Formats: sequence, C-alpha cells, structure tokens
Amino acid sequence: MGVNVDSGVPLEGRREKNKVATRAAMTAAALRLAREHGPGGFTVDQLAVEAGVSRRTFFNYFPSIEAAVTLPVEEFLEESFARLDERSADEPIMDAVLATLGGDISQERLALLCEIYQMGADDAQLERMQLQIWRQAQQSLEDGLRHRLPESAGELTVTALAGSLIACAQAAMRMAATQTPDGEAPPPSAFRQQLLESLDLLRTGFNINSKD
Amino acid sequence: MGVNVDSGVPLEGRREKNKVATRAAMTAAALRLAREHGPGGFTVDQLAVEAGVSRRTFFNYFPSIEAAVTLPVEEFLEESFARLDERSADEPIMDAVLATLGGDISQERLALLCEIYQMGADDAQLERMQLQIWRQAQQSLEDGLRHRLPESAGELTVTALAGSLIACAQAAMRMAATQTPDGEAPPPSAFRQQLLESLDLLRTGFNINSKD
DNA sequence: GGCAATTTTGCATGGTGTGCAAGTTTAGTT
DNA sequence: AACTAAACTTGCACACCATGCAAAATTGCC
Repeated sequence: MGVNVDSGVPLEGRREKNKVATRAAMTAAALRLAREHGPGGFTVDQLAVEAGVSRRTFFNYFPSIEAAVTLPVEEFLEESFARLDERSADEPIMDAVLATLGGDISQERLALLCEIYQMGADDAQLERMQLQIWRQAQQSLEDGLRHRLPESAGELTVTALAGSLIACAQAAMRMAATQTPDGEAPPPSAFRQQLLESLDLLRTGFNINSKD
Repeated sequence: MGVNVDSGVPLEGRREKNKVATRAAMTAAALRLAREHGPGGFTVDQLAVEAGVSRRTFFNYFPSIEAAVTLPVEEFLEESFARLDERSADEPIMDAVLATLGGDISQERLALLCEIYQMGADDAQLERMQLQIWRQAQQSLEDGLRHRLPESAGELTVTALAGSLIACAQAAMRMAATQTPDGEAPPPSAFRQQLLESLDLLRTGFNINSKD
C-alpha cells in the first residue's frame, strides 16, 4: 500500500535493490544539476526529468532537493558510526573514532563528501541540512559513549564530549574540503592525518597550558 | 525604495526603533502560536494576523517562520560574541567564553532560550535553523580566536577549538533545557555552572587519562 | 498466466517566498 | 503647517514546494 521507502531492514532482496538504485540515481542527478547550475539553482521538476522519474516519485524518496544532495554524507556518517558500535568498549574513544571515521575511504568518495561540504557555502538550505546530519551523527555517538564512559560520567560529559569529537571531525573535513578548491582530490591519508591532529588537540585540552 | 530591514548600523533613531519593535512583535507572535499549536503548526498568514501586519510585511523582516522564532537565540549569541571581542586577548580563551556566554542573563531570557531549544525537537526546520545560528556563532568565534592563539596555531586548531567550545556551550544549554520540562525556569547560575563544568572537561581533555 | 502487493504517476490543493508597483507613513526642510 | 524625499507597508502575481489520494503500471511469486 504505502511506499515503504525507508524500511531500514534489508530483508527483501529484489525490490530493495531497485529502490536503492533509484535513490542513487536521483542523488546522482541532483549532484549533476548542482554542479552545473549551483545548489539551489534548479527545481524539483528539472531534477525529476534528469533522474527519469516523475516529480511525485522524487518526493516519495526525498522530502527536498537538499536531502537528495546530502545522501552521501548521511550514508558515510551512518556507516562510520555503525562500525563504531562493533568495536570493543574498552578501546579508547578517540582511537575508535579515528579508526571508524578515518578508516577505509576511497579518494573518490572523500572528494564527493568535500564537494558537497563546499556546496553548503553557496546555499543556506544545504548547509542546514548537513548540519542536521552531523547532529544526528552526534546523537548516535552519544548513545555509543554512554556504554564507553565510566559510571561517574554524567549526561553533560557525554554531550560535551560527543559534540567536541564531532567538531574535530568536522574541522578535519573542512580542512580537506578547503584544500580542494575544485576538481583536485585530497588523499584520504591527508584527511586521516587532520583527524588525528584535531583529536590529539582535543585529547590534550588544546595545549591551553603551553604558552607557545 | 528598498526595505532596509537589516542595516545593522543603529545610526538612525526613530525608524530603527520602530523596526526593532515590529520585529519583536512578530517574534512574540510566532512564539505565542508555536506554544499553542506547536512549531510548524501554523502558517505565515496566521502569524501575520497575530502580529497585526500583512503577510508581505512579515517576509520583509524574516525569510521564514523559523527565522522569526529563533531571533532571540540569534541575538543572544551575537551579543555574547560581540562582548568577547571587547576583552583582552591575553585572557585565557575559556575564561573569556565563560564570562561572555555565561555572563549576565536574566532567568526569563534563559528560560526563553531553553524553550526555543526544546521546540527544535518537534520540528526539523526549527532544529536546522538553530544549528545554523550556532554555526554562525562558531564562525564568529573562529575570527576571534585567530587573534588570541599563538602564531603557531594553524587553521585546524582554530576550527577544532572553536567547534569544541561551541559544543560545550550547546551541551550546557541542552542540560539547562532538559532540566526544564515545562514552565519551570532554570536559574542562570545552573547554566553558568554547566558551562563551567563542560569547559573544564574540555580543558582537561575530558579526563581521558583517568581510568576512574 | 494470473494474482496480490508494491511502486509509479497525475491531479488537486494549500502553503511558501519573492519581484513589482502602487499606496502610506515618516523625518526633515522651509 | 505644508512640502518633499526617503522609507515602509501592502496587495497582487507568480513560480515553486510538499503532500494526500486514487488510478494505473510494475513486480515478485505461486
């Protein structure tokens, strides 16, 4: 009856695959149009034509153009933090974050994430969308942290730490993105390096004590 | 000819005051409706009627309902970080942030900020709007940090530190908000205390070394 | 091949956000 | 007080967004 777009459960094999493909096609079309006309420089009708579906079908999959454009970001963060749950709770948090967010990522994929990140500068809606996605990631991280921190850690600690970790990840992503004016792809190792650096800063309280 | 809504410069006295009052009336109306029908539970037309202006005039002041609702948040953060610029660059950053964000704030105003923060849970657009406002605050903080950090500090340090500081402030705000289920107003001293705590956590690298 | 569930699509509808031009108010001038 | 120029408000038009609904097309399965 309804369009079971977000079942989350990959139980069904055939139809599920089609939907994933359709969704990917829409995102691809959205990115193509965003590159050509700028984010916010095209309408849903154009996007629907480009993706080869009806306008109505697009809205069955996404509530807005921005949601289509940012799908890769959402997927990346969700995958990353899903991997974090699979890790030992004994492992230091920062190591775990470094391993999951900074883990295997193709140069192609990183370049895409940077490109989308950069587009946020040209379109407020797109920027807000991405902020919300990172916020969801923080939420997921907070849930994970509650199992990893000692009992003595209160809700404030969980929230502040999760927020700071996300801030470091965003900082690393931003660095990677700004080092990518256009076309040029930053090596994943560079992103990983920035992430490591920012986490080290966080670990040491940003060297507040060392007066230079 | 054009409607000079956001001149930023308070040079003019008479007209400027009227505009501020009009804007405040719209925000008040928006908050009233949000309280009664929930955020996202009313239209711009209703808001315009409630504020006693035409629909078109509303859009002269705000680009969306969410922007009207979140005006107090925007003002609070802008005021706070403006005060930060007036402080000595020698002062430790965290002290400065604590003094400006945690500085004089009436219980009434804090309660309002908490209320708006809470509304974000019921409305995605409103949540995104607030995230963007905090993002602007981070931007402003980054600009301030460049003058305060030693030369050796790179862009990554600036971004990661600013993001972490903002994350701590958000954590404190969230704690204050969740301790305010409804109606009950949290004392500003509690918010200040949470802010102090979270900044201490940040300063010490979240006690990563103490295994408890 | 046929059937049931799922998905796509068109249509209608109510809401958003902005350009434009005409009207109204306001501050300052004589 | 009357005048004027600038600033503000308003109505209207218009393109676009987002969703409910029901018919039509597709798909998976026996």
